Amino acid sequence: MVVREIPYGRVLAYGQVAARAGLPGRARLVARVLATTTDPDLPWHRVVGSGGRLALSADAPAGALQRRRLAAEGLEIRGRRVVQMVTDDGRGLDAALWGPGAGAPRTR
DNA sequence: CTCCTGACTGCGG
DNA sequence: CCCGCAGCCAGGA
Repeated sequence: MVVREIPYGRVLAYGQVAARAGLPGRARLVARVLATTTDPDLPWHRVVGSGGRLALSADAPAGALQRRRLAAEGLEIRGRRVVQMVTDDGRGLDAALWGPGAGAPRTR
């Protein structure tokens, strides 16, 4: 459910998903779930490693797919990581919930 | 039961 | 940025 709640164009780290699910420290469990799920509606591509690092290699089919999807959602990908382009224009509320700290890989 | 392997992490060096 | 290391833990062999 936590994964399903990740907004379009936003990403969350495995550990954060686990934490939000009430299972702090269980990042690996989240990874395992995503790796084995068959649910076609689960936005698994919005889950990345800490710091915005992409866990899947670009060569792997899933890795390529994830990059394409994230790019399609307007996220910039540099090297092995996702660059959160938040450009807040005075929307502090959204930021409060899924804001800057929410996993958003430092940007710049 | 033990051993090995991850779509993980934070902390060094 | 890369590397290793120690925790972590569900599954499979």
